[in-house]
Order: sequence, then C-alpha cells, then structure tokens
Amino acid sequence: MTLASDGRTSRAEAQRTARRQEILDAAVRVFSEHGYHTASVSDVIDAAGISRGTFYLYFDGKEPLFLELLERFILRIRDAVRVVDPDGANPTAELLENVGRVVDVVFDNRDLAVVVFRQSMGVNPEVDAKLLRLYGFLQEMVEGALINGAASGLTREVNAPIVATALIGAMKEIFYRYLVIEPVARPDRTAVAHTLLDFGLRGLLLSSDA
Amino acid sequence: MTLASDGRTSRAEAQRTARRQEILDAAVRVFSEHGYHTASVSDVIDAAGISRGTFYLYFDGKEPLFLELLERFILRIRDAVRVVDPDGANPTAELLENVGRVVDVVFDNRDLAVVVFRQSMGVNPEVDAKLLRLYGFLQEMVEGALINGAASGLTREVNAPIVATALIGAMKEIFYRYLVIEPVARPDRTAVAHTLLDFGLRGLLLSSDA
Amino acid sequence: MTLASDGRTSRAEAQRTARRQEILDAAVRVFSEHGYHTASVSDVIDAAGISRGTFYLYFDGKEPLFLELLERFILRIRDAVRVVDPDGANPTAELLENVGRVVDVVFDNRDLAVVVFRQSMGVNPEVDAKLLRLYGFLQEMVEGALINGAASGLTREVNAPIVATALIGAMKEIFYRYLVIEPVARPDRTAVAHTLLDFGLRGLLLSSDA
Amino acid sequence: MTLASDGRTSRAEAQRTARRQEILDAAVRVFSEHGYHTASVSDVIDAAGISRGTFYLYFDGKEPLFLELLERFILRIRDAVRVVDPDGANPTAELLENVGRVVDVVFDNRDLAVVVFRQSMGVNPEVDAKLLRLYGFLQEMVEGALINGAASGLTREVNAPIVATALIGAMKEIFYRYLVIEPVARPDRTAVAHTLLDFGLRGLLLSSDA
DNA sequence: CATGAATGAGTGTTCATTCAT
DNA sequence: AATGAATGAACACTCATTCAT
Repeated sequence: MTLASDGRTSRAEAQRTARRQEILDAAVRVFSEHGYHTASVSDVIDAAGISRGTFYLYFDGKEPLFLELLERFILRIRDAVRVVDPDGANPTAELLENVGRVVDVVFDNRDLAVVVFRQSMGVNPEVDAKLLRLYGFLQEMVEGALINGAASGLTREVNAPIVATALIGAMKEIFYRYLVIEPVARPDRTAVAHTLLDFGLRGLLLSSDA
Repeated sequence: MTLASDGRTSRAEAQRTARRQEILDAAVRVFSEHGYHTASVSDVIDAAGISRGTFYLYFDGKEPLFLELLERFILRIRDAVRVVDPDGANPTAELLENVGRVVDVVFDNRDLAVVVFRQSMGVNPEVDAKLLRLYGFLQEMVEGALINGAASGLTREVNAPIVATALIGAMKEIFYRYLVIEPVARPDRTAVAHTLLDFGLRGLLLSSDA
Repeated sequence: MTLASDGRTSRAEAQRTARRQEILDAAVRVFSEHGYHTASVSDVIDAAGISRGTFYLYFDGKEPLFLELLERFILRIRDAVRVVDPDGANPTAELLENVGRVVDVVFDNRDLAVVVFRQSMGVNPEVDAKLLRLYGFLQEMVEGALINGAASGLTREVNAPIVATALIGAMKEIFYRYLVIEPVARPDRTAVAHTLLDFGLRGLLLSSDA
Repeated sequence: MTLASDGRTSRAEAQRTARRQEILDAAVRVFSEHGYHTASVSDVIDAAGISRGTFYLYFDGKEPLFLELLERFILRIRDAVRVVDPDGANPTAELLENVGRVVDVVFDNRDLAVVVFRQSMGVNPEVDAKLLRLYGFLQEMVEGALINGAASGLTREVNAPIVATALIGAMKEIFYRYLVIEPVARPDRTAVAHTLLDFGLRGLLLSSDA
C-alpha cells in the first residue's frame, strides 16, 4: 500500500494504466472517424465499452482527453525529428532518416494522425497553441536544414521560411492522401521519403533546364 | 410572380438575392472566426442583423448554408484554373497565370479560404464529398501539367500523383500561413507564384548538383 | 417595431412578462416544496408547463432564477419596513404598522417566505450575501428602534444588538410556524403584531414583579 | 462473536465504534462547512481519511449519516432541558440552568449546531420529522414553563404557544449569530442566559411604564 | 415577407452507491 | 475488514429548427 513495489498495488496500477490506454485507443478511433466536435463522450464510452462514470474516472473531460491525445502525437513527431549536422558524414542520409521516422510515426498512429491533420486547428485555443508549437518546431527544423544546406553549398539559396512551409504542407498532404483518400496499408517509408526529398531537392525541371 | 420581366417580382427577387448575399457574407465572417462547429446559427443571424425566422427563409439550415459557401469558393477556384496547353507559346507563363489567379481567389476571399483550409474536412459526408471533388480536380490538373511537361520534354519524369499532391499541399500550407499564422494584407501574387513555381520546378539543389 | 408604444410590440412584451411571471410562480411553488437543491430545473419546467428551452429563454439558469426570487422577496420586506420617528406622534403605532406590513408581505408570499426562512443560507455565496444584507438591514432597523426607544425614555436600555437579533429570530420562528408547521390561512395581522410587540416590550413577568 | 465479554470481539467492537466516531466527526466538519447538499460523500471520506467502501461499511449512506448526526444533537439538547418545578425552591434559577445547559450543548457542538440551525429543514421528510419532534418537545417545555409560571403567579398570562415559539426563535437566532455571523469563541453562558431571560421575562419597557 | 417565442433532443458532467478483490 | 474501480441515473444547460402571428 505504501511502497510502489507492493505487488498488489503495482498490479492495480498496471490495470489502471491499461484501462486508460483502452479509453485513449477508443477515443482515437472515435475522433478520427467523427472529428472532435461531432464525436460525443457517449461515442467514446460506447467504443471503449465502459460506463459514463468510468470515463470521468480516467479523464477530466472530453477536451483534456483530446489534448492528451494530441500531446502524445506531438511528442512522437518531435522525437522522430532530429537536428541534421550539415558537416556530418552524410547529411542527406540523415535527412532521409528523419523523414522516414516521421512516416513511421504517422502510419503507426494512423487514426491519431488523421485527427491531427484533418481538423484540429480551431478546436480551441489550447489545442491551437499546441499545434502551432508543433508546426513552429517543424518549421524551425526544416528552415535550419535549408540554411545549413545552403551554407555548406549543398542546396541553392532559397526563401527558407516559405520553402519550409511548402515542404511541411507537401508532407501533410501526402500523408493525408495515403491515410484517408486512398488509404495504403503502409507505404514504403523509404520510397515516400525518397520521392519527397527528390522532389524537394531537385524540383521538376529536367537537369538540362536548370 | 411568374414572369421574370414583372417589375415587382424582379425587384423583389433582386432584394431577395441581396439579402441572401448579406447573410452569406455574415456567415463567412462568423465561420472564419469561430469555425463551423463552434459558430452557431445565432452568431450568423446576429452578424447579419436578421431574425431567426428570416434565416430559415433564405437557407435550409446551418449545413446547407455552409455547403453553399463552400460551393462558391470551389467554383471560383475551378474557374481560376485552366488547362495549360503544353504546345502553346509559353506554357510556363500560363502556369504562372494559373497560380496567380488562385492566389487572387484565395486572398480575395480570405475568410472563406480560411474556413475551407482550416477545418472543413470531416464536417460531414456531403462537405467531404465536395472537397474531395475539388482536390480531385486540382490533382488532375496538376498531374496533367506534370505529364504534359514531361511529354514535351519540359520537366523531369516524376511520380506524377505524389508530386501533384505535394504541390497542392505546399500551396495550401503557404496560403494558410499567410492567411492565419502571419497574416499578410495581400501578398505579391507574382512573387508567391514565382516562389512556388521556382521551388516546384527547380528544387533545392544547386544547379551544379543536379 | 421601433416605438415602445407600438401596439404589437407592447403586447408581445406584456406576454413575455406574463410568461416570466408564470415561471417565477411555478419556481416559487417548486422551491418551497423541495428546497433549492432538491428541486430540479425539470421540476420547475414541469410545474410551469413549458419546455426546457423556454425556461432558458427567460432565465439564465437555476441559480439566477433563485436569486431573482430572493431579490424580489427581500425588496418587498425592505419596502415594508420604514424608519420609525421616535419623536413622532405615535411611535408605537408606527412600529405596529411596520410589523403589520411585514406580516402582510410574508403571508402574501407564503411559499416565497418559506423558501427564504427555511433553507436559503448556505445555498451559495451570492445567496448568502443577499440574505446577510437583508438581515443586516433588519438588524439595523430594529437596533435603531431600540436605541431610539431608550433615548426617548420609552423603553429600557438593553443590549441592543442581542435583543434585536432575538426579536428578528422570534418573528422568523413565528412566521415559520404559521406558514409550515400549523399553517394558518392568514393570521390576523394586528393580533400577531400586538402579540409580538407586547411580548417584546413588556416581557413575561407580571407588572408587579417588574 | 456472540458474547460481549469475548475479548477479541469487544476490542474489535471498540475499534469499530471509534472508527464510526471518527467518520461522524469528519462528517460534522464537512457538513458544517459546505452544508448537507453541497457536501459530497467524497468530502466526508477525504476528511475522515478512509476509503469509499469503508464509509458504506459503517453507514448506510449520506442521508442515514446525517440523520444520526441530527439524532445525536437532538438527544443532547433534550438531555439538557429538564422540567422546571414551579413549586420548587428557585424556579428561576432552574430556568437559567436549563438555558445555560442548552448554550453549553450548542457551543460544545458548534459545527453540528450550525448544520442543524442553518439548513436542515427541507433536507428530506425523515429529517423534517426529527426536527419537528425536537421543536415540538422544546415548544412543549417552554409552553409548560409559561403556563406554570402564570399559574404560580410568577409571570403574566400570555399567549403561551406564540410566546414559546418566539422564545425558541430568539434563541436560535442568537445562537446562529454567535456561531456563524460574528463567531464568538465561547460566549459567557450565564451572560447569554441572563440576557435571554431578562429580555424574555421583563421585555423592553421601562419598569415604570409597565 | 418577417418575426422571435417555443421546442426537445442532445451535450458534457457529477455523485451516491455497489461489489469484486 | 478494507479497498477503490466501476456504475448509471440524474443534472444543468445548448442550439438547430419550427411555426403561429
């Protein structure tokens, strides 16, 4: 009762955590299908197979639940993206790894990703703030990579902010397409990463035209 | 009442149309500020300065109103985009014109654009269908341009669907940035068009690397 | 529509006021029977014969409704109590008039009085504040009368605050008895006033013992 | 288990009783602070430092708990009040003793008294019945004293029921004042008793006016 | 044509109570 | 005996829509 190592207590805690996760999983399914506003707490508890009261035993309400879902996704994305050292052995490979890891996170959390990509902005100020921080972070990372690339003579000098925004938008749209519009079980992460990077780096023109 | 040439009727109809437009304008303002779900019919009628009943005299409800708003935006976008003849005098200029016209539509209808970009997907199946048709159309146009470009030796051969999706996502994200995150009174349409196209066509690599 | 004297508008407003009053009346009945906490908004709307929505069209909620009820009762009581001029022609008669008017207010608003006497303190801070202000006012009035009475040689010098409190408590208990415990259709206001005053002024001892 | 003299059982029972008392004490604190309706069972178990289940092991619920609290207070008050023999040596002293003992009970059980005085009537029929029996008992005692007093030529003949009610109300209000509105650590019981009695017996008029 | 009072299904949330462990 | 996770009926409140005037 007093020690965390107490068998009975730790088992109970493990059960609690498991139950919480079940509810989170159910919520992801529900939110990804109906969207935050259209989904009701009733939908979540039905999907989770619990009673009304139990839901509020594990979460403080609909909004905190959504916020936690969002937070988890954001953390995973942030963890997937690492600063690329422009003077490293193979910066392009590192870039590809970053993109590949993001692809993994997105397709490992399909429903969650759908929720975030589709309709999160505007849900409420706190949600907006969280998302803006995520996009700000990604923007920074990509801008940094662009500036480093230019500095090390790897890429052209471009309007870094606008191009970073474009790259992020490109990724989101591609993800959305493969998640929702023409769902793919799991795309070849290296293929997606390569296409994105190839498009981003080389553009569409024939080399001779450049 | 039966003849369009009836003076009384046509004047009444003109008034009706004007009133409808006022409501639509008010709705755009309200939806862009609060989002579809958070905005209430009360917000719209308050903004339009009409009574509850009058609203339902002009629209069948909140959702049909939103659908009409969406439809209008979609039509404007579709009108702005024209097929580029790859064998024409200056296909690149035509492409730039297309992008420039889209920029114009978006910034001529800022609020409406915000609503559409931010959180339309998932509002309801009919809305989704409309949006998917729009994106399908844009996708087709861009894919066509890519294939034509490659056929006429103008651009590299690329994975047309994925690159088209990427280009559309890039545009959306840039628009969203300039509409919401760091609002710009009205960006230089040719500058935006050039940046987008330059990025899309030439990529990031230095020419020498290509 | 623009003028308050517009027949149509004023009729509508009269209807609105009437409806409001109906709801207030129903609420008084419900609160006096069940008490604030036990009574539900559903009870009120059932008693008023209106729909859920209509209730919230006229009142901002359960608490504001209760507060308004309370406020109305308090105002009536305050209006009934007037400062007694100790140098007036007949201060005792004025005192009797005061008590009589309070008796009238209480028995003209039986249910409301029951609500206030029985269980209002502790409902919530705002309610408590309102009631404390009422009792403070009554306390002041009675204390003033006691001090004036002593100054003008009419009454003995007494511990004014404690005796004022005692008098107020005595009245409340008597009211409560005749309202709830052994309800009287309408007590003889002068009899009640006289008994109270006689008891208050002369006490229980035989004159000879004084 | 069957015999009270069984050591184990009696120790267990003592523990049980002690635990019960702890819960009762916690409940008094909680109810006096928040009121019956606003206080939750959770508040009580938190204050008592026990688990949810344990609470229901000792009490059948929130209402029975409250009823028991009330019952205990009522018993103490009833024990404090004894019939005054009008032909005894010093009936006035006995009266003073009665009032003094009630003052003691009230201030020895401040929180409990606050709960009872403030908002018990109307909690539910059973509670009301209990309170009405208490007030009936007090009313009887006071009425009896009044009648005896008149019979033995000690006091004036008064409308006994109404005056008894007034006296009870006066006491309650004074208690409430000293418990809640301007709390006094512990009033001088003889002073309070004397003031009450003096006011009750002699009234406010100057002796010469009597 | 215009109004706004009326509606009621639906929402998120609370909390006294039960019961398997 | 003690626990605390689970329950679900009940609550206050919202809002898109209708319709008598």
